[in-house]
Parts: sequence; structure tokens; C-alpha cells
Amino acid sequence: MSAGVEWALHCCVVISQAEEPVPAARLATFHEVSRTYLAKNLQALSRAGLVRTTEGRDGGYELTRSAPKISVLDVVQAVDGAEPAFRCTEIRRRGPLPATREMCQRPCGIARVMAAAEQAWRDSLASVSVAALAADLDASTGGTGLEGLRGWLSA
Amino acid sequence: MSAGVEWALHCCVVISQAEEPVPAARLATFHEVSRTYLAKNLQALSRAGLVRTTEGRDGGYELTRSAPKISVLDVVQAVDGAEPAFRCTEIRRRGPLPATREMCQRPCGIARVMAAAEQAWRDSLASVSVAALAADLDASTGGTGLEGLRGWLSA
DNA sequence: GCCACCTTACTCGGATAAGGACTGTCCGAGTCGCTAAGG
DNA sequence: CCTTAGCGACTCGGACAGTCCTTATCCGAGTAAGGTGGC
Repeated sequence: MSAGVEWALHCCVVISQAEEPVPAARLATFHEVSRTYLAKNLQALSRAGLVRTTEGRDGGYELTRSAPKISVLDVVQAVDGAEPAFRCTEIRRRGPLPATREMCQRPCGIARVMAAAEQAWRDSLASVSVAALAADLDASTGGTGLEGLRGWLSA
Repeated sequence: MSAGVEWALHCCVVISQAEEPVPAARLATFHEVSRTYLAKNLQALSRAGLVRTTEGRDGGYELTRSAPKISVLDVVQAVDGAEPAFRCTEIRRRGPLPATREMCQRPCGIARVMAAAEQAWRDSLASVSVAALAADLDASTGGTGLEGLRGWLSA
């Protein structure tokens, strides 16, 4: 999985706490990562429609929906792509004993198992929102984390 | 995910239906794939202890355990590696507002969410055995698939 | 007829190149806010 | 004092190299079976 997924998730948490657009340069400074490469990942979020971009002075990124409406799965699929990790190449149709047309009416059993597992993975990620991540961060810091973050964003 | 995972799973189903060791060349012919590259993936199964190798004439691969005792997860982890897809780089410790030691006593919330999702994925794969795959294949073919496979293996 | 040995062919295993994807970087197009001049 | 035009700087967006991992391949070490010669 791309490392940019981690960056994008952290950025979404930060953006959710800001009321003004946050420029990519500020996000890069906060996370101490490459500014240009972080921009590339944020572009993926923009293409997926999760964030809205404001150009020009005082511009930046802001969420298009409220934080509870954005799930972790949305961010992961935006950055890493929505294509399934396992891709069935229909091996059963090749070789000296190819599967007949009747057998192929249903997907390959292996593909079904893998698809079910990925669905469970997606369900688990879809059950957590960006707002929940922010709340967890706040709880881990004893209730001062989000306040400090908002203060840093204003400064 | 590596494409070799699919090959390895199909190979496990075939091997489970044979009473004699099956050479890699025969498996490659059956699936119509590269013989040398398939051998590389089978080596991964051998290192993981899922299959036993017999060298020399009439040698090949055979399962070390009964098919119901081998789960799909075992095969996937043997070929693709057991390392988690998401790796936390501890971004929270960097930047102008680094997380304090107290906050880091627990793993990052994002890492916990991703780990839980991967655990759900593993649980789903662990609940299906190679024997179940073979049974499903037999059911899809109306009860003649495994018989034909065994016949081809004997020939 | 039985045994030991050798030949033979077949098996897996690790070490070795080529291609594609993720990582990292750069500069250009577009836009908003600020300033200053004019009415 | 208000309007408006211009300027400037800041923003994102897509196009361009570097590096690591997956894919694909080869040949060598080792082994078990089968045949052959001797006893």
C-alpha cells in the first residue's frame, strides 16, 4: 500500500479541525514531509471529490463534506485506487482441462473468497470516519490535542 | 498483491487431489503458465512449510498437512509475505507539534484502524481451507471436476 | 537367482536480468487579495 | 470617501526523472529409480 495513504489520512484530520482553507505547504510543514510530493497525494483527494481547492492568496484545501461523513475507506480508495488487490486471471480456462462455459457462469471460487475478504476489509475501514480519528487523537492527548492543533493552524 | 498468489492457490487445490508428489512442470502445464516462475512461488510454499518436496525421479510437491488444515491465509502469507500492507511511519512524532511520549504509549489511531481492517481481512481468509476450495470446485462442476482432475494427474 | 554398483534422467533450489509501479521533484497556468490612483 | 484598475504574490495542477519491488529466466547441486554386470 502506498505510504501516501498515511499522509492523506493525517492531513484530513488536520483539515477537519480548520475552518479556513489549509495550504499544502502548511500541511507539509506540520508533518515534516516533502511539500511537492504531498501535493501529489492531495491532488488525488481533490479528484475523488473529498476536498475542495481554493486557489490564490489565502487558498488551500478544505473538506467538501463534514468530517463524520468522510470515512477512512474514502481516503484510502482516493489515494491508493479503488481497484481490488486480487485480480483473477481466469486460470481455470486455460490448460489441458479448461473449465467449460457452464462452470464459468459463476466466478472462480478463489476469486470469491478473496473478494469476500477484501469486502470485510472495506467494511472495517468504512465504519470509521475522519471525525472518529480526530476524537481518538483528542482522547489520547487528554483533551488538549485538538486545541493545540487549532491554535497552530491559526498562527 | 502478487499474481503468484493465485497460481499457488490453484496449485494447492490440484496437489490436494493427488496422492503422489506432483512435479512443478506438471502444474505449469496444467495451468499453462511459466514453469520456472511457478517454481519460484512453490519454493515460497516450501519455505513456509506448507508443502514437502521430493527430489529425483517421480518427485514433486505434496502437502505436509491435510487439506482441511491449510487455510487460504496460510498460502497468501507464504507467497506474498506476512508483513502488514500498511506501515505506520510515526508521522505524529515529527513536525512543530510532535506527539509527546505519553501520547505514544498507544499506537497511532490511524495505525490501529488499519490494523483492525487487515485483521478482518485475515480472519476472512483464515476461515476458508484448501479443502473447501476443492469442494466448491467440485460443486461448480456438478461433481465431475475433481474426478477429471484426478484422472489427468494419473495419466 | 541375487546383490551391488553405475549410469541416467529427472527433480528442486538459489542466483541472475528486465519491466513496471511507487517515490520524489520541477515549473507553468490560474486566481485572489492588496495597493494605489482617479473620480 | 468610494470605485476600479493594475500589480503582485501565492495557490494548485500536471508533466518529468530516480529507485525499489515484482516479474521472468537460467543453470547448477542433489537424488531416486532403473538397468547392468558380477558373484
